[in-house]
Amino acid sequence: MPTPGEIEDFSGFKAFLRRVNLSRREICREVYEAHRGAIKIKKEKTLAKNLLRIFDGALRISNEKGFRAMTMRSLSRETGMSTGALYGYFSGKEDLLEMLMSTGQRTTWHILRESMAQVSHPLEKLRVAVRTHLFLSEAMLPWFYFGYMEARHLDPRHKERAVAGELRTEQLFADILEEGVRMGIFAVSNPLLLASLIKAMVQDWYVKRWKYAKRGISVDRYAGQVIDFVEAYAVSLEGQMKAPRRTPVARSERRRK
Amino acid sequence: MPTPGEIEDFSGFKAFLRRVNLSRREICREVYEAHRGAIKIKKEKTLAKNLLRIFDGALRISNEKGFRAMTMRSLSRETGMSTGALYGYFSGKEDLLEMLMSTGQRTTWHILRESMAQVSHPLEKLRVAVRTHLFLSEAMLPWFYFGYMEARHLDPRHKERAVAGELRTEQLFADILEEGVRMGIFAVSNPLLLASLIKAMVQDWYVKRWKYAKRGISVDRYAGQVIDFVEAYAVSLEGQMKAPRRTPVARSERRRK
DNA sequence: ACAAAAAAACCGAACGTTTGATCGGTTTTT
DNA sequence: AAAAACCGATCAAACGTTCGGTTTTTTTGT
Repeated sequence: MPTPGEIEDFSGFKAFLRRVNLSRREICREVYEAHRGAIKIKKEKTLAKNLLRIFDGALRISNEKGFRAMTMRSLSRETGMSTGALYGYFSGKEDLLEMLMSTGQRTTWHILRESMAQVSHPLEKLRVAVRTHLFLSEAMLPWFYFGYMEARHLDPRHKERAVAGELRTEQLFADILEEGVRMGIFAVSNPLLLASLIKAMVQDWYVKRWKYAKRGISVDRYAGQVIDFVEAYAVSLEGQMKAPRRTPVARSERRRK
Repeated sequence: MPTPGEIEDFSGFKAFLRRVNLSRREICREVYEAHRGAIKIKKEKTLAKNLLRIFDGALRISNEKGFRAMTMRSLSRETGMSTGALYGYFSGKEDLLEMLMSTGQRTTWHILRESMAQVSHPLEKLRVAVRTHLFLSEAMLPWFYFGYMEARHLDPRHKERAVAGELRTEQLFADILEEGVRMGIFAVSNPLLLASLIKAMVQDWYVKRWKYAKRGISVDRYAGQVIDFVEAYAVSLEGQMKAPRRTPVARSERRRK
């Protein structure tokens, strides 16, 4: 709620949540579309109610003990449904794994592209890409953690798709950097390699979430740190001259004397 | 083999391998010391021969399918030993897990400290720490990958120790940065946070090893990139003046004109 | 040096559990 | 009353681990 004359902060995590409105119902719908054949439940209302409950339970158990350690009996206990009932919502454990895997990735790409469309300057693109990715992982932490940790347990067919998704978001970072280099804003010898490092740092946020929580590092702070870090390396002198202003505080003056 | 008058390159991966001489026999010995009670094999020669074979097999299967997916029967097939024979080398699957987990970490800390003792300047320390960590993970890739992926499946007691090890190497980076800040060489607002990011990049090397291999990125190149990246952000103006020369090529001149 | 005896290491069938998945019967919703 | 959803005992398969018997290696006795 910005007072008149004040500039609203569009870059914070809270603003992000307000903007994207991660409708759980919509997530459920997409999963249903993708696994129509495996789901025996007919009415969408019951599906939405229980499928999300199953997802929550499966993610909670899996992210603590690993997907393979989660038994149908433990999932039954966690969700309050019988083992038989569970099989109305997926055709088997493998199928459930695939549901949990693809959802995070699909949502990521969806929202990342959407956020990206609103900016054009490479420096702004870089900031938005890093922020959006981090905020998204924060909003859907269990999904991201699960996807990261369980990807290797997929069968080759689905694994290939997961890897492709990983490379695609990495390429998005690389494209931004390359465009910036062409425009003289960035000076980076190997954009793809730097993109890998950026992705590594972004992933660390949700893989080691417990660590940053214990230290009181907010996702806003983490995002700011990553962006400062990258820009200190990537932004050329020319880029520094005409760089868009940062919000809410400008980058430290350290480097300019 | 440097010709006279030429400076030998002590910083490359090959030089590292020559220097540390990762004796597999020694690794085996340390494991034996730590699990004396669980190992029924009496003669050290047979132990050394077969325990390493078991480790290799267990790491190969686990790193592909996950430790929990590795059955004693599959391990038996992989090693060519019977399931009964395997139990002469560990008291149970849990015990084997603990062996595989602790070895990588113990070796890391051992060699990291050793390498660190030979340098004093913070900038040099930073470079050595990053390089040593990366080179070590390259030399013991299966161990590092296993430790990273399976840490969460440990029982609370051992997990706590694994986490402590993770934080300790992170603190090592942080200490170097802090010392550099005190000496006016670095300018970093939050050394511990930057240390986390450095560790994230180092870990990405062995977690995503396949990716970098496919792109032809050598560990030397990766190390150089990480170091350049960190220094661009962390080194203060004052630090840049009196920075030790890089080997073999100096950092790009981009930033100074 | 060599065979007999003792020690060490190995084998794999077998056991008791636990697992993913099924299905006929029951309850709930439409 | 028909359709949808749920229940939980039950099954076959797969799991970690054990153990009595066998093979291999080392030590001992001469």
